[in-house]
Amino acid sequence: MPQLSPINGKQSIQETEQAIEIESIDFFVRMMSILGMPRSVGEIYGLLYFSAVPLPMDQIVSRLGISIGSASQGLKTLRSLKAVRTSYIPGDRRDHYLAETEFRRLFSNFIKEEIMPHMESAKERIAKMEEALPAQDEKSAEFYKIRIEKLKRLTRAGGRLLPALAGLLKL
Amino acid sequence: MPQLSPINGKQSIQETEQAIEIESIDFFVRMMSILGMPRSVGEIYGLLYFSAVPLPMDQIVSRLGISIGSASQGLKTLRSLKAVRTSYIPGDRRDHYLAETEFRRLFSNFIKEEIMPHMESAKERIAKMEEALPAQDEKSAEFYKIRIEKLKRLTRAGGRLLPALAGLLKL
DNA sequence: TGCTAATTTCATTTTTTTTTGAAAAGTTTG
DNA sequence: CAAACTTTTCAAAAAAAAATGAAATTAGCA
Repeated sequence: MPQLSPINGKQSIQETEQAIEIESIDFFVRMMSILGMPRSVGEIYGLLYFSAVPLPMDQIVSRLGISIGSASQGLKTLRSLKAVRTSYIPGDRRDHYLAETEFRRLFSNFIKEEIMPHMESAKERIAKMEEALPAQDEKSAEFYKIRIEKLKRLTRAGGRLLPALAGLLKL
Repeated sequence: MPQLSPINGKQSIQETEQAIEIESIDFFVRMMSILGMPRSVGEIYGLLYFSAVPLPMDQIVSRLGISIGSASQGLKTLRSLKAVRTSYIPGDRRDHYLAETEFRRLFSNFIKEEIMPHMESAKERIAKMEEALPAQDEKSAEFYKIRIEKLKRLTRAGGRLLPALAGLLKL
C-alpha cells in the first residue's frame, strides 16, 4: 500500500497546493459561469490565480486536461478582459501567463467590454419604439409612452451605474 | 394589392402596437439573456411589458408562437422572480398575467434569488481552501494566504454590495 | 362527484454552445 | 532559410441548454 502522506499526519506541500488548486478552479468556474463565461475560461483563470509563477499554455493544457484549442481560445478571452497577461521568461519562446488579481479592475473591464455594448443597442431599440409611436398624441398611445419612458430611465440609470460599479466595490 | 395602411400615411393603432411589441420582445430577450435567462422568458416578459391588459397563457402561447410547455416554464421562472403576477378576471378560469414593471424591485429580486446563493457557496469553497492550508505557518504558504485573503475580501464586498445594488439604481 | 378546461411535468427532440483535434499560420533559432 | 516549436483557427464532435408535445395533474364548474 503506497504511503500517500507523511506519517506524522501533516500534508505535504504538494497536497496543499493541489487541494487549493482544485478549490480555486471550482470557485472560478462557477464565478465565471455566472458571468456567462465557458467552463474552460474559469478553469484557466482558477489555475493561474494560485500559481506563484507564470505558466505557459502547454502547462495549462496538461494540468487542466483541456485541449490546446480550448486553452488558446480561453486565454484569448481572458486576455481581452485583461484578466491575464503574458510575462516574458528569458530563454523560453513560449508565452507565460499570469493572472491579473485586482478584482476591481477585472470587474470594471468586464462591464465595459461585455455589458456596456448591450446597453448601447438597448438604447437603439428604444428609439425604434418611439419612432413607431404615432406623431400626434393620441390618447391610446399614452400607455405606451409611459412604458417607453420607464425603459429610457432604466437604460439611462444602468448606463450611469454600471460603469461606476467597480468603484463601489470596497475590497 | 391590399391596402396595408391608411392612405394618409398614418399607421394604424394595430401597426403601432405590433411594432412596439416586436421591439419590446427583442429588447427583453436580450436583456434577459445577459442575465442568463432563456429566450422564452424574455419573450414572455417583453410581450407582457407592453400589454395594457393581463394575458392568459394561451394568448401568450399563440402570440409568441411558443409551446405550452415553454410558456408554463417561462411563467414559472418569471413568477419566482416576481417579474409577473396573476390577476383574477371574473368569469374566466384562466390565470391572467401582468408584468411587474418596477425595475428596481425586479433587479433586487434577481440578485437575491439568482446571485446571492452563489455567493454563499463561494464562501464555503474559500473555507475549504483555508482548511487545506498547513496548520503552522510555513513560509511557502504565505502566497496562498494572500490570495485567499483577496478572495475573502471579494466575496465579503460582493455580499454587501450586491444586495444594496438595486437601491443605487436611480430611475 | 364527474366533466372539462387549464396548467404542469417531463422524456424526447431541437438548438445552441463549447470543446476537440488537426491543419494552417506564425515564430524563433541554429 | 529551414526545421522545430508554438499558437491560432475552424470544421466537426460532444455536451449543455432550451423547446416541444403529450401525458399527468390540478382546479373550476355544473
